[in-house]
Amino acid sequence: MNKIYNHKEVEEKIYKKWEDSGSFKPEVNPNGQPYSIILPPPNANAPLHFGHAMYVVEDILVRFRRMMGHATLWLPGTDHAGFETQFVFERELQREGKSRFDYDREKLYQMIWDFVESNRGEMEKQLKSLGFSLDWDRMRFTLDPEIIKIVYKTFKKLYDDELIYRDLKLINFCTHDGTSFSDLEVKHIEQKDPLYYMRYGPFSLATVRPETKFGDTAVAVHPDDKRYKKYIGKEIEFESLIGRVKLKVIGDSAVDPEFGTGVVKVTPSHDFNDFEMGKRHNLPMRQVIGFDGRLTSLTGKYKGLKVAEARRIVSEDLKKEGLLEKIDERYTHTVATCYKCGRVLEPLPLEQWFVKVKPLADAALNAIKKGEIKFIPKRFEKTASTWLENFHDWNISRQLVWGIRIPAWKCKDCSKWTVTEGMVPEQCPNCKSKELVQDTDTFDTWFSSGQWPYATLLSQSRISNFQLPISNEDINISQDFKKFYPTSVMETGYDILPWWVVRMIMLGIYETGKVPFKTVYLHGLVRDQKGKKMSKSRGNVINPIDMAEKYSADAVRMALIFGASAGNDLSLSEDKIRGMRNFTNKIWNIARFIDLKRETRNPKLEIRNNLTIEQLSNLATTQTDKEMIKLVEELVKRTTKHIEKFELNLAAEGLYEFMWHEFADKYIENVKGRLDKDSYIIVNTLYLILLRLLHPFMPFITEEIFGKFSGNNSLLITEKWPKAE
RNA sequence: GGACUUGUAGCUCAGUGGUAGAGCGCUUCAUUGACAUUGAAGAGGUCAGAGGUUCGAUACCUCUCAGGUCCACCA
Repeated sequence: MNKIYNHKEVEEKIYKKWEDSGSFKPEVNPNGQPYSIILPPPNANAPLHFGHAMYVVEDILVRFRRMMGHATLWLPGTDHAGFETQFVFERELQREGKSRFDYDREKLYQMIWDFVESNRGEMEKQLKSLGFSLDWDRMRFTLDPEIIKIVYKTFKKLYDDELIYRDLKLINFCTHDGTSFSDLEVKHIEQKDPLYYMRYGPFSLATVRPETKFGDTAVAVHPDDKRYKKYIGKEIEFESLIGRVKLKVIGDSAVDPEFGTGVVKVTPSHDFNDFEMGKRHNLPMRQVIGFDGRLTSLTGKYKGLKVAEARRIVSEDLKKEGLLEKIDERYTHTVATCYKCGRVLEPLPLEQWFVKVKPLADAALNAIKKGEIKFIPKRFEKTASTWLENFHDWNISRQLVWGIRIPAWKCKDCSKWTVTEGMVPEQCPNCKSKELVQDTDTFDTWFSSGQWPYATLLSQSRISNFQLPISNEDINISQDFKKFYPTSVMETGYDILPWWVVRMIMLGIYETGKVPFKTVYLHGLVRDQKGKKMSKSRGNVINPIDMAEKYSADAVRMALIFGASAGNDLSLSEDKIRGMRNFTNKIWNIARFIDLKRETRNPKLEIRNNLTIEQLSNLATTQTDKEMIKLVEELVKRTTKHIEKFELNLAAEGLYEFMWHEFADKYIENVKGRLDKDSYIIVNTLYLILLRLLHPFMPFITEEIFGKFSGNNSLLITEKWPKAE
C-alpha cells in the first residue's frame, strides 16, 4: 500500500463497481423493509454548488439503511426550473445580441431544450463524483412525458374539484422578464422615494406614483374623517394634465386618516389596496401601464413612456401647472421587486389560473398536527404551519415558454374554458364550436415539482406509453409507488420550505390521500469560512467538485457533516476540508499498518472478517484488548442511535474522534509491540467494524480498504451494519 | 409591524440540568518502519448581560443588549 491515500486512483473505479453491481437499487435487499428518499431535483441547467453537496446527508441515511438491510431507494431527478432557466438562457441570448422576441414559441422552446440538454450530463457526473448512491435507472426529469401527464391529471382533478379557478386579479408582474409571479417570488425591499402632494380639485393628496393618476377611478377618504365627510358620495371635477376629470369620492375604512392628507387616489388597476377598494365600491378599472412597462394610450401624450420617465415628466408637468404642492423627499416605504432581476414589479391586472389554497392547506395542517410528518429540527413544524395558515391563493400561470404548457383551451366563440388532462378538445362543450385556442402560459415550476414525490414514483410504472387520460389502473400498476410511497425522508434546505416542502405536502395529500414523506429534514445553508453567504459577486464561492478533486470526495463529505447540526447554517473553509483529508490519510495508514504486519510476519498473519463481538472477546487476553472491544461496542451503539435520530454530526464527530485518537493514537500504539496471532485478529476485526461505521460518511476510502482486506468480491456498501449485542 | 434564529477558546462551530468540547490556528518538544496529510505535552473560555426556577444552569423561563434570516397591501 502507498504511504499516502490517493483518492484519484480510487473514486471513479469504486463508483463503477458499486453501480455495476446494482448496489444502488432497492432490489439488493429484496425482502427488506422499504426506505426511500427522493432527491430534491437540481436545476437541469445549472452546475452543482455546495448546497447540492449537502445531499450527502441523504447519501448517509441511504447507505446506513442499505447496510441495515432495508430495500433502499434513492431516486434522482432534475427540474426544468422554468423561470430560472429561461432567465439564464435569455442572458445567453443577450450576449449574442438577441432576445426572446426574435423567436417564435416553438423555436425558443427547442433552443432552451438543447441548452439544458447540453448541461445535464455534467450534473450527473458531479453527483457521482461525490459518491451519491442514486439509482440512476430511475432518473426522472420534470419534462418527461410521464411526469407531464401526471401533472396534467392533477390540474384537471383540481379544476373539476373547483380548487382551480381563472380570475382577473392584480398580479405581480415583471415587465422586464415578461411574466407574473406568485406571492413567494416577490422580494420586498425598503426604498426611499419622493412622496408627491398633488392638487385634486378641493383636495390635496399624497402619492409616490403620480404617473398612475390617469388610472384613477375614485378618490377615497376615511368614512369618519370629519374634514372630508361631506364629500363622500359626491363627484369632484377638476382640470388634470390630460383634460378635465370627474372622480367619485368614496368612504373606505382602509384609508388611514393620519397618512399624508388623509385623502387617497384610487387606482384599481395598479395597486393592490385600490383593487380591493375598487371591488368593494364597484369602481371601473383603467389600465394605464401595459405589460411592456410603458404607459398605455389612456394616458394621452404620455403614452409609450416607461414608468420611471413618466413619473419624472408627469411630476414636472404637474409642477408647471401649479398642481404639485410639495414633495417629501425623505419618504421610505417598501416596494415589491423581482427576486431574479431586482427590478420593481408592477401590479397589473391579468387573468391567471389560481389554486384555491385553503382546503389543501387545511388538510396539510391537519396532517402535521396529527404528527404524520416529523420535522427536523422541530422548530420548522411551526414555520411550515405558519405558512400554511397564511397562504394566499396560488397563481400558477407563468408567461414563459420554458415549462409545462397549461392544458386549457379557450373557445373563440363563447369564451368558455375547457380543461383537459392534456388531450386537445375537439369542440367546445358549451357551444360546440371547433375554434379553440390553448392558453399560451405554462405552469409555475413549483406546481410540477410540488408533485415530485408521487410523480416520480408513479411514473416508474413499466408500462412505457400509457395513454391519456391515465387510468387509475395504470397508476396502480406502479410497484414503486406502492412500495415506496409515502417516502421516508425529504431532505432539503430550509430556504425552500414554503416554496417546495409545503406545496408537496398539500398536493401530495390531495392527490394520494397520504403525506408524501414521513420526515422532513432541513439542512442549513453552506456559507464561507467567515459565515458569509457564498455568492459569485463576493467571489467567495467554493466549488465542491474542485474540492473533491483536490482533497477527495470523502473529505468534502465529512467536512459538510462534521460540526453541522440540522437547520443551522454551516461555515465551510478549505482548511476544514484539508483537515478531513488528513483524516482519510489516518484511516489509510491504520490499514497500512495492519497490512504491513501481515506481510512481514512469518508465518503470515491472517485478516478475519465477520467475527462477532462475543467471539472477539473470547480471543482477548489482555485488559487493553478487552476494554477496546467494549469501547467499539459502545461506539456501534452510539453511532447507530445518532444516525437514527438524524444527529449525523454527532455520529461523524464520534467516529472521527474514536478512529483517530482512541484506535490509532492509543490502541495501535499499545498493541504495536505485542502483536500475536490472536491480538492481530482483534485489531483487524475491530478496524473492519470501524470501517463499516464510517462507510456511510466516507464511502470511497472505506470501500477501497475493505476490498483489500476482505479478499473475496463482497462490497462494503452492501455489508451488514455492525450490531452491538 | 410580525415570526424565527444566533451570541461557547484567536477563527469557524458542536454540545450537555452537575463546575466546558472539536476542527483550524498558536507554544514547546519528539520523530529514519502505519502516518510530517505525524505523535506527545501545553496555553487559551466568570459558555453576551441581568433576573428567576432548581440542591445545582452555559443548558429551562423572563427581560436587556448585539447580530442574522424570513414574512407583511400602508397610498
